This record gives sequence, C-alpha cells and structure tokens, in this order.
Amino acid sequence: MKERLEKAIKEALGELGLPSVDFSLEHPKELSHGDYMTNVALIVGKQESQNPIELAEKIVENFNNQKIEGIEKVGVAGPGFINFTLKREAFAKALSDAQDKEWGNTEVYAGKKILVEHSSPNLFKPFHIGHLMNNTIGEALYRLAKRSGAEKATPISFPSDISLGIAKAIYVLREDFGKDFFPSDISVLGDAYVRGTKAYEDDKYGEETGIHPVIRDIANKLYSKDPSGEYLDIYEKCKDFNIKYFEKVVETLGSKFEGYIFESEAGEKGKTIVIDNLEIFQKSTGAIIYVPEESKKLHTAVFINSDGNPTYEAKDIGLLYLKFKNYNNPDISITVTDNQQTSHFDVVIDAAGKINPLWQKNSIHRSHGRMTFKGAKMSSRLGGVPLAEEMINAVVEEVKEKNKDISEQSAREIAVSAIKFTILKAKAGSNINFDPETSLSFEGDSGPYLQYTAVRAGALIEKGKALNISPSPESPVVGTETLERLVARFLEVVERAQREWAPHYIVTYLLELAQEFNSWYGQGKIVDEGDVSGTAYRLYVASSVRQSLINGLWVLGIETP
RNA sequence: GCACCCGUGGUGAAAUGGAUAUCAUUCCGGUCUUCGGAACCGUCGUUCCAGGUUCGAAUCCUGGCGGGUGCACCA
Repeated sequence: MKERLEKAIKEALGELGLPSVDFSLEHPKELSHGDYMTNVALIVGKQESQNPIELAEKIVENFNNQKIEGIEKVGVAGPGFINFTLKREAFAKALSDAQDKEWGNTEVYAGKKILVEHSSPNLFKPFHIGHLMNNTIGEALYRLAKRSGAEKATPISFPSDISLGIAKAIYVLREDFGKDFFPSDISVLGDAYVRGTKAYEDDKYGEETGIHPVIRDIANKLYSKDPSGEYLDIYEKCKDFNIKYFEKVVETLGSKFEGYIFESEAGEKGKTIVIDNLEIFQKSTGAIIYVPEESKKLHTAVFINSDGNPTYEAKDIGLLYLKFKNYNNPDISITVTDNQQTSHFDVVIDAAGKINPLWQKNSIHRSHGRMTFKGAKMSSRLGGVPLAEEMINAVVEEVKEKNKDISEQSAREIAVSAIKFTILKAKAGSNINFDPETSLSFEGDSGPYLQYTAVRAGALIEKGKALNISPSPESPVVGTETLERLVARFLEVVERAQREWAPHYIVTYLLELAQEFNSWYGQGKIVDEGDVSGTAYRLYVASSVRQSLINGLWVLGIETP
C-alpha cells in the first residue's frame, strides 16, 4: 500500500508539472487523521514559494482522478498535510493473520545468526535488582530476535567466576568455615563477598593483618587453576552451587540460556590474544595497556595487570573471540549491560576491531539504567543493593493485598509481569526508581492491565463458544474499524522494535490496543444471541486483539494467564 | 578537569523534525441488569533557561543551569 501511494504521489507531481522532491509518507500519530500522511505539499510549497494548502488541494484532486485502489478518502489538513484513509479491506489480511499464533513474526533479520548475551551474574553474589533489569531487557531482545526470521537466535550468559573479588570471598569462607566448607545458601556467599571486600580494604580480617599477599596468592592460584590449592576446592563447590542457583532464578523469570562463556575461559583466551598482539597493545609499568587514538576520546585501559592476570578488558576480548568462534560468527552479537559500562565497552570494541574487524562490525551494545527500590520491607545486603527475590516478594504482598483469594503462583506471575512491564515501558537507558506504593500500579499502564485485557477477550470467545458462535470475518459490523487498524499495525511495530532493538515500542503499542479494546468493550454488547452474524464478526476482531496481546506480551517475557 | 547520558503535568512515562505534545497515576465528578470492574467515561494540570537552524523544534546546533555516570592495573 505504501509503495502504491508513493507512486501515486510522484505521478501527481509529474502531471501537475511540479518538481519531484523527497517527501515523507508515514502513519499519523493521531489515528483519527487516517492511515497515512504525507508532507509533500509542504516541501513543494517551500521550494516553489506556493501556498502549501492550495497545492495540497490540487494534488488531492489529481488523486481523485487517479482513482487509487484501496483508498477510502483523501483529505487536506493542518498546514498542508495530505491524509489517506484506507478502505477497510486493506486490513482484512492482517486481521486474518492475527488469528494465528505466528502473528507478529517478521523477516527483519531473515537468515541471520543472532547472539544475545545478558544477565551475566557474578557467581559469588546473589541475583539482585540490577540483574533483574538486565534479564528483563535481555530476554525481550532475545525474543525479538527469535521472531525476526533469524536462522538462529541464541541466548547466552557470561558468568563472572574469577576475579580478585572472588578470591577475597574465598579467603573469608576458608577463614570462617575451614577447608571443608560446603555452600548451603547463596546469602552466605554474598556475605563473604562483602566481608572480603571490606577486609581487603582494611587489609585486616579478624586478628590477621597484612592479608593482601594471601588474597593475591589465592587469585593467582585460581587464575592458574593450581590444583594443589585447597582454596580451589572451595571455589569449585561454590561455582557449581551458584550456577544451579542462577539457573533456578532465571527460570522463574522465564529465561533459559543455551550456553555460558565463563570469565575464567575468556580471561585465559583474552590474555593470550593480547600478548599475541603487542603491536596493538603496549607495555607500561609492568602492565599491558591499550591507548586509543586521541581523536576517539576514549580512555586508556589496562588489559593485563602487573601480576600478569587479565583484567575485565582482556576478558572481554577473550569473550568476543569465544562468541564468534563457538557460535559460528554471528551476524549480530548483542551485549546487554548497565550503562556504567558504556565507555569500558567502547574501549574494548575499539581495540577488538584492530584484532578482528568482524568483532567490531557485528557487535551491538545495549545499555540500561540502574534500578533502585525503596521499601521498608527490604533487608538489604550487599551494601544496600536489594535482591531480586526481595523485590518480587514485596510486590507479591501488594498483589495479595489487592486480591485476598489469589494463589501464591498467580500472585507471583502478576508481580513479575508488573515489574517487567515497568522496566520495559521506558526507553532503555534511564534509571528507574521503584516505590512499591506508587510506581508499581496494577491499573492503567501496567502489565496486569494488559494480561487482564487479553483474558477478557478470551472470555468473550469462550462465551461465544458456549452459544455455538465462532469467530468469522464474513459479516463486518460497524464500530470495530479503529481496532482493526490497530491490530494491523502490530506487525510494523514489531519490525521497528527489532530494527532498533527497542522493546518499549511494543509496550506503548499494546497499551494503545488494550485501551481501544476496553473502550469498545464498554460501548455495547459484543456477544449477542439475537445477532449471530454480528457476534461472529465481533468475536473475530476480539480474537485478533487477543492474539496480538498474547504475542506482544510474549516478546516482553510476560505470560498471558 | 575531560568525556558520555539525561532534564516533558504533583508523580511515572510516550512522541520517525510534523497537525491542538500523548498515556497512566493522583484529586474531583460520573457509568454499573458483568460479556469476570485489575474496566469504562469526563474535568484540572506539562516540554529547565537563552539564542540559532527550519514552512514547522520536546526532538537538530551553540551557550548556560540542574541531575547521573565514566575516566590505569576492581568487575
């Protein structure tokens, strides 16, 4: 349709003896303005110094002579915009497609291999609300990829299983529990991590002072996988325990990873790569660093420290190597991190491009803001960072307060959907401050509102079934035109979200759709025994709305009850 | 100091350079013979400041002001 209109506009310009110009042809923001609008008269008017409204009227007259197929009406509005309203038949195909589970699948990345890395945990820290945010966004990006026609979309994670920080935690665990320590609860490890950091800062733990050399030695043993160290034994047990914990947590959030690249593997590989590329990196005071060109306005970064161990930067180089090797050179490789890491990532990618241009070309970095959570119920650990579980529980309490009879599982589903929705409705990048009292509503703009609307549509269809009326496109009725337009638009909304890797477009769209549906619902009877053919059509529309909501929510990682 | 991100009703957000800046929430007023009301309808209320570019600026440019983050061996 869009191409047809573009052609018609060009034809009109030619017939009227007007210059051909670059014009836009878009959906107007306001649905009541029609289905497409063009600014062609404004552009020509400017160029030819003519009144744009009069020009627009001439162009419209030409359109009417052209008798373009599928157009209901063309009009001039505002300062000289031309609005096109399509005939209802234009949406028939979309409405029919929207009856199907596959509705919303696109061809945006047809045949591509897409890798999405997200949720990367520190294996000695519990899953906190920062991970919750990362997981929600990462999972949504993965699901967008999955519906984009990609040959393969793969979600992976990059767990931190090795660092000086982890050595600090191991040290504390060994001191407190002896060499036979066995982890029983994640919080024990989290506490050890925090206390280890503190001990290292103070250079004192318990009675013992001057612990730096001991901890550095542990770190070295971990890096070199020294089998003689009893610390390694504790470490391995903690690592196993943690991976299981991580998998359990993300499963309740609806994600599953197809693979992991551990920081320990990436570090080893990264170190080798850096050492093999000393023409790109350089030595400085015992360390190996990377100095970007001045014009790039990036900072110098240490890749291998003076102990000879890879830093986060070298680990990321190794990570890139392993991603492209293990996953068969993905066409798009997305990394989701906190936006504090943006400049770190820029430096790494700049250096990486010199080692292998593909690593730079195919990598995309999506960053998100930080999440804070106010609430007296929080027993904050980790220096004040609330755990994801604590936050979810607090919201579950809110849900139960609203509905006393609700089951634990349903309450949890609703709580998770409300949290995910709040994270995804904003353009990624800004910080979110959760206040369970005010910012997490279950009414209006919320996950539960969308779930509710989908369920409501489902209930209508069930009711129709009980009366032996099934959805049918045969006898269109008045009143559903706007809804039909909106349903048809779902496809391009998904496409845009995929192109820009921005799930929030889907959120905005679903809200608009749900509002329109609920408004229609309130206007009159949908299932009417006295009007079987009309009911069948209305159910057909309801069913298309329902499928759009379900599929849209799925992309957001929200299940429809 | 340098760099990056951000400033939209009381609050939380949306808006490909387009039309009267959109939605939610709060307050107030309504709908109710439910199709499962976590709904629907209505009222009040907003682009940090000053210039500039443009037919047209929340959006682009310059300069302020305010907030956040990052800048050498942590991750």
